[in-house]
Amino acid sequence: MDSTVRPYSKAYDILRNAGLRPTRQRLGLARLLFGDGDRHVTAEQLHAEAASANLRVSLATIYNTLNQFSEVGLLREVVVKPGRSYFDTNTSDHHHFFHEETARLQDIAADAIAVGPIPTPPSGTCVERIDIIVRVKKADK
Amino acid sequence: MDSTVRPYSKAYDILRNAGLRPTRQRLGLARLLFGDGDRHVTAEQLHAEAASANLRVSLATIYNTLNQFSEVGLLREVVVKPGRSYFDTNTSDHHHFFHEETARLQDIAADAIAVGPIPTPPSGTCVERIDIIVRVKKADK
DNA sequence: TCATTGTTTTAAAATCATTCTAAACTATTG
DNA sequence: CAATAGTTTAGAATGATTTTAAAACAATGA
Repeated sequence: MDSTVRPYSKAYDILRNAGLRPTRQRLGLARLLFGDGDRHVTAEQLHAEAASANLRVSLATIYNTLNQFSEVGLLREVVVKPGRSYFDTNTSDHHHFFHEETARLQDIAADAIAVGPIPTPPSGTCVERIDIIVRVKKADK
Repeated sequence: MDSTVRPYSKAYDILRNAGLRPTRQRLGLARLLFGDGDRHVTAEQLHAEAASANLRVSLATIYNTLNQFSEVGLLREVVVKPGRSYFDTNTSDHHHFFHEETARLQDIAADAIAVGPIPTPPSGTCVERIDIIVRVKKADK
């Protein structure tokens, strides 16, 4: 728990619990992703961040890792913009503000938006997830 | 109005009203898009459809046209899947079911989902649009 | 500890959707 | 009908992501 003493133990546990082998790359990325509050990252961002943390990881590994983390439920992929994927470290039920101009995402707590009953899904299907994206732009003064 | 007599008059009017020059390509695509009920198309789909309707249009023009139509409000771009853009001919306020396995979109009328008040947008911004995507998958029997 | 085995990482190439470029074409206006 | 401004196009370019095949590594058990 005390990250000054065992800096990778949290990351290590996260990977272990997810059934992922704790490699140097995954440990480092997990630490960046889950070390400090909720985050929204793109592959390129994380790659840059890894570089400045002196963590040598190829871009291919960044993509592999983000996808694996999403598969095991450690991340949630948020689709807001054609041609770019965002990954959210907050995997609990919640929604998003999306700033069109700055391409920045911001969480909205699940209970901050009341959603009534959803119409019956098409026959043979069941609801997997409900995504609400509130697209905001600079207020015109 | 009678499309058996003046097959392009509706498309022509749509383009005229939108301030777009009615070229052969735009007329043909408008007819495919707006000819018959609400539709959700990707660029590739529309390209294939144009081809089988004997409408010769390059893929670049498909993209240009879909983007122009969106800019003038004739189409609404729906972002549901990384790496692929969908365009919806229904531009009124409404939401979507998205079938993860088949990558198919389906409209949900705006009044079929009751949404409570949205939290105040971050300061300096105003809400541009609210997208609700209900992701469904095959029900596991 | 060490060898074996199955995973993971990687650089580089490949892919895919989309956009750009510059030249050829076409609708509109005078 | 000529001039011009807007459109279309093939093909090249881009950018994000995935694949490939080989080298590096982690886990396991002797």
